[in-house]
Amino acid sequence: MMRISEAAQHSGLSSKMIRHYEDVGLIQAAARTEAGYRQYSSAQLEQLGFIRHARSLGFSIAQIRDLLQLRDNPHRASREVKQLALQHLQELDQRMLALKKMQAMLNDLVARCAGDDSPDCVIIDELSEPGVTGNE
Amino acid sequence: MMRISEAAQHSGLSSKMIRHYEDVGLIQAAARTEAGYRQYSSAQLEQLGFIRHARSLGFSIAQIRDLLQLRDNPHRASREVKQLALQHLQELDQRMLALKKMQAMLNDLVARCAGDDSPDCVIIDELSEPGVTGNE
DNA sequence: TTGAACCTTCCCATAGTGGTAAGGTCAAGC
DNA sequence: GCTTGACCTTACCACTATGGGAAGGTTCAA
Repeated sequence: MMRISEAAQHSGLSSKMIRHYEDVGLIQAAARTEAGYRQYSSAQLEQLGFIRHARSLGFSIAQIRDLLQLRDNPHRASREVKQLALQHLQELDQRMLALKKMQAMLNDLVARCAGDDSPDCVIIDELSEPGVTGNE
Repeated sequence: MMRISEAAQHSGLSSKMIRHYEDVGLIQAAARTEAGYRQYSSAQLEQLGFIRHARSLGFSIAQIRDLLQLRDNPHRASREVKQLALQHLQELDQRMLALKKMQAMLNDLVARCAGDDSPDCVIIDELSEPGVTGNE
C-alpha cells in the first residue's frame, strides 16, 4: 500500500488527477488510513497506469470508463474493445482533418503575405473578407 | 444598425458568443438602444466576420486580440501579421504531431486485435502494461 | 391586450488540468 | 517534547470556448 504521491509517481499521473478521477467515479474510492490518507494497492496502481496509457492515446474519461469495464470483464469480447478503439480513431481522424484544413488555408495565406515593412497584408485582407473560410 | 441576432446571422457567430467577446474585451461594448438592446454597425459587422474567420483558422481569442490590433493599425508591418500566422501554424503542427502519434499507436493496436468473441485483446493488454506510450 | 419573438443579465455545464489556501499528520532532528 | 518540513486533506478558482437555461424586460403585430 502506498500513498497518493507514490501512486502518482509510479503511474505517471498527478496526485491531483488521481483524486479527480476518484471524484468523477472513474476509479473507486481509495482506502484510507486512520488519518484519512488515501492508500493504493498494486492492483490500483495498474488501473492508474491503464488510465494514463488510455489518456495518452487521447481517450476521454467517458471512453476510459468503458475501457475499464471491458478490462475488468473476463467475459468481454475483444470486438467491443476494438469497436471503441475504432470509434476513437475516427474522432482522431476528424480532428486531424479539421487541423489540416486550417493548416492548408493558413499556409496559403502565409505564402501570399510579403512579410515586410509594408502594411499591405493578404492575411488581414482575407480575414476581413465576407467570404467563407471552409469550416462552417 | 442592427440587433445582435442579425449581427450574429450576418457574421456567422452566435449572439451568445458576440456578448461573450464583448465581456472579455475582444470587441468594444456595442452601442445600446434606450431599452438596452445592443446595436451593431456595418463596421462592427466586419470586425465580427474577421473574428469568425480567424476562429475558423483556429486562432485563439488571445491571438485574435493581436490580429485585431494589427488590422486596425494602418502603420502595421505585414511581417508582424505573418509572424503571428507562422506561430499559429507551428501550434497546429504540434497538435497534428500529437494526433499522429496517437493514431499510429492506436492503429497498431487495432490491427493486432482480433476483434472477435474472445476476451483476449491486445488493446487491453498493452494498455495494462507498465511501459511507456510515447507521449510523456 | 395579449402573444410571439426578441432582448437583457446571471448562473451553470462541458473536459481536463493546474494552482492555491487553510488546515491536519507524520517523521526526523534538536 | 517541540519544531520543522514534507506530506496529506478538502474546497475553491483558473483556463478555453461554447452552449443551455432561467427570470425578466421590450417590441411589434394581430
